[in-house]
Amino acid sequence: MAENTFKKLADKWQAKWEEEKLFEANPDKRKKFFVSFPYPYMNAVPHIGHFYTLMRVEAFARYKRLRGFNVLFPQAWHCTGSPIVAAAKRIEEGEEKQVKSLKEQGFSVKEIKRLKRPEVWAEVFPGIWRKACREMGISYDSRREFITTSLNPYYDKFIRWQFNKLKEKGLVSKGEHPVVWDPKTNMPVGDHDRVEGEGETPQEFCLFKFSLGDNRKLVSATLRPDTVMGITNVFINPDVEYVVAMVNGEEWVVSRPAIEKLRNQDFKVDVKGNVKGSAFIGKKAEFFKGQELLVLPASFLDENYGTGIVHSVPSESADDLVALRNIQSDEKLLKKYNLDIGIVKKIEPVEIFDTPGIGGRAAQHFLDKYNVKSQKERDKLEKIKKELYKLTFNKSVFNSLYKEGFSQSLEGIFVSKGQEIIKNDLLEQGKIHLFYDLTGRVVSRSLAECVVKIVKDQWFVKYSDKDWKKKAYDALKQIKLYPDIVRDQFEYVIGWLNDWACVREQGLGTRLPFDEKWLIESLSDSTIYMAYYTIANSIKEIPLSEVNDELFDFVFLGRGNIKKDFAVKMRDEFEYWYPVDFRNSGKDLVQNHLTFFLFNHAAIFPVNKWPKGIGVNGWVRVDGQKMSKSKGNMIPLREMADVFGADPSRITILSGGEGLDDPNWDSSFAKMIGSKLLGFSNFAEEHYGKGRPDRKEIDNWMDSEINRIIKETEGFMEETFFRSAIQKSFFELQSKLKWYLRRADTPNKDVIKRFIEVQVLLLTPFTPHICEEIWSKIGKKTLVSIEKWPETKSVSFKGDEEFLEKILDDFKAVLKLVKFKPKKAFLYVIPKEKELLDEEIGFLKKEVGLEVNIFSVSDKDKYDPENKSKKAKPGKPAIYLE
RNA sequence: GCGGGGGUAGCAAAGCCUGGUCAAAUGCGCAGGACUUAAGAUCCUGUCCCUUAGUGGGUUCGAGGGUUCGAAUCCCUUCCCCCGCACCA
Repeated sequence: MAENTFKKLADKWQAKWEEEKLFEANPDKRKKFFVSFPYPYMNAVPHIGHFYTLMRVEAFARYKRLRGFNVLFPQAWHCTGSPIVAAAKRIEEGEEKQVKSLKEQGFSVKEIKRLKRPEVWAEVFPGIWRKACREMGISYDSRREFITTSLNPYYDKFIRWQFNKLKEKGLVSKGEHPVVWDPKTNMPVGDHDRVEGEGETPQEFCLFKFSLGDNRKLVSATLRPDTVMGITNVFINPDVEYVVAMVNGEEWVVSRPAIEKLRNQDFKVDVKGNVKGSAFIGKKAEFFKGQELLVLPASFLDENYGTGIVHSVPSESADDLVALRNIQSDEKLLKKYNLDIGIVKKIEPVEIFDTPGIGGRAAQHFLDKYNVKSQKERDKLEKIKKELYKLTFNKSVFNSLYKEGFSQSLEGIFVSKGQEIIKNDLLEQGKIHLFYDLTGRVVSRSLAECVVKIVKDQWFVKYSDKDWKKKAYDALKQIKLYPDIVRDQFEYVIGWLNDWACVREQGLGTRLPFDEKWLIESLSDSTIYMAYYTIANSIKEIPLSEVNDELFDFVFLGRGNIKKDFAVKMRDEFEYWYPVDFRNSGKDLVQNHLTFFLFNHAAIFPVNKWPKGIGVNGWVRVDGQKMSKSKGNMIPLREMADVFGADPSRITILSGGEGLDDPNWDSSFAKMIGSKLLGFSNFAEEHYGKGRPDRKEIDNWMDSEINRIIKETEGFMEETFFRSAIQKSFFELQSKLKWYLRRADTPNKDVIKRFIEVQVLLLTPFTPHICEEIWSKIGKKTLVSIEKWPETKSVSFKGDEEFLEKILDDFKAVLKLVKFKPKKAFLYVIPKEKELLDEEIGFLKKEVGLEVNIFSVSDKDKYDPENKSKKAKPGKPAIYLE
């Protein structure tokens, strides 16, 4: 019923807005305000999560319109990257899961068939989004819509321009980069293309080379180059067949699986033969000249991990220590490998760090603490490994063994500071090599076991550039954040962000203008396109042949002097609209998109075109549950409009939460709010223009309350605290109305008129359709969407409604507790309150339904049989009932 | 593991920065009442426990400590949840 009403209202007013071209924004004399929502990726239909983020932009846009700003709210659709291509391919292959997912999103079999072509996605999904946005009454300028990639040659040229600018400034460069690689398809494998191993990444190891006296070198892999001075021995698995190979001109011994990994990482590998691990047991190896490190057997070593060989640092590694102790006490084993028992037993940990409260043998300390006796106690050892590393990395300092041999003395330096120095020194000396291995097993969609590959010729955006980082910090400093609490996160990300591999071999997108074999990746083609919005409608009007770097230089940077009308017009448009005043997204984008957004603006545009505001919000929960496909609670937008109606959906989602908290979509709230809105609509129609003409004190009270609520709502709106704004502007205002109606009997005509107008205006950003309807029903000829935010007006109010409300509360509480049915009530008040209450005696009578008598406590002739009057206090009259 | 944000009554969510006026706003839910032939809507009242003629007391704000005359609010420790950790939109 109600939902139907809302649907009709939405249709009616959306048609009207369109007819009036209400949201088509063009430069004029007013101040501008530019809001934007990151263009969504066109491989899925919009759902409630997008809706929340979108609604924050939408409500802000509508609010700013009411405040008299010329608001630019454009929208485009993102098609860059591989997901669309991959999904289309899966359709072509008839993959069941993909087909099912599209069916669930409402596609017919016929439509799904068409979606085997990627271009069709770029055509179909924007249509779905457009329709969904319209149904929800989103007030964006539809003339400025576009899609990304070379499918849109205008935008394509813009992105080329962007990269040419970055190149000019030396902010893109070529380099190498480790990626997770599928050897079967010869392609990098992203997280979503994995059957197993989501979240696993390449991890950097150091390969340590131990000379054996002949030409051969045992090669171990470690994450801790900093413990180099504490090495006591090398472990090898006696039962594994190792490989001897020429690697970059040296003769290495590593496990068989490591060979393939080395090849992928651009080591020159030439396999010579196999040797069993046992062949090395008892040999002496050296890392630094003159060392005699014994090679010991360790059957726990996995040939798939690292190189299948490790070196041992028993002072700082509990695993190493416990392994060493186990061997030392296993005489059978020692005999088996013909090891000199005396020598082996003499191996002792070499202290290298000084850890506060522990000293130099952290490993022993932790083994004692957790009472670990054997290598088989894996759980405890894993726990120790983490705890120990955390502790020593942050708290320990190097001891005197680190005084010499490095580019600087490291004695007394924190491990966290020295690790990089040691790594770089050893690298420079050619003693170690860098090597990547996965943090865990990764299996691709093609069911191949993935490896790490070093991609050469990869182009990077150099976010590591120090000067650029500084500019990005500057851009952050001058920006307004909604809410400001995310600032720390931005600071951190700017500092942490490293060079970003910005090109791909596959997918949809724009070709890198100076290296056409590459496609620009999706997060890199979406960093400054808000500038393109300012001219998105105009540029469509000119021939593609006129669009080139010179034009963009002129329009966006004011370089050169193009006299053509269209160029001048676009330049003016850009100058008028830019910079972005508010860009809102989910908190997940802080770490990439939003920070890129800052960086790229800082690089390409002058300071006055840097972004002015960024909004960040949490992740929507549905009725208290995390939203997920498997739970089936990802409500599509289309369905929301049908089930709850546009206006109730809009106000409900914004009532779910604010700030960085995850907002909650509450279905029961959505149902309730619909009827409340209709109730207000009826009230407005009934009461507008009616009422008593004379003015009472209570009318002043209501006017002053309205003033206060307007002001406070305004404060919340400015900070995008929409939940609080709704609380204030609707629930609080409505409860004030209730009290007013109780107090005023017949409401004053002007007050009620003002109340209705203010209530409609305050609600307009949230529920514009029903607000238009009410606005027109009360006889207004204008559209409320482009009306003026209400003004406060000066009133003075002398009464004390709070006092009265409190008395009434007390009064009713006593009435409730009393066991008999009273007929008369007597109030005893302090003298100066008597006058005030005498005026309200009629109201009190009406509210409690009794005869009410009021006495001053100082009145000697008062009727007070139980001497209650002595209980009276200021603000708190005594009460007697009979 | 690292960085960021959170954990408040049946649910959702304010309060925390700037300690007391906080048994803690507001909305939902629930209970009672008014209105109504009835239902719905609306309005009033209540909704941690005990006690009570409007009161007084007890136990609460993830858990455990601490600072303070006094802590949901400040400090420390700990557990849990959300986001991100890179080539992926």
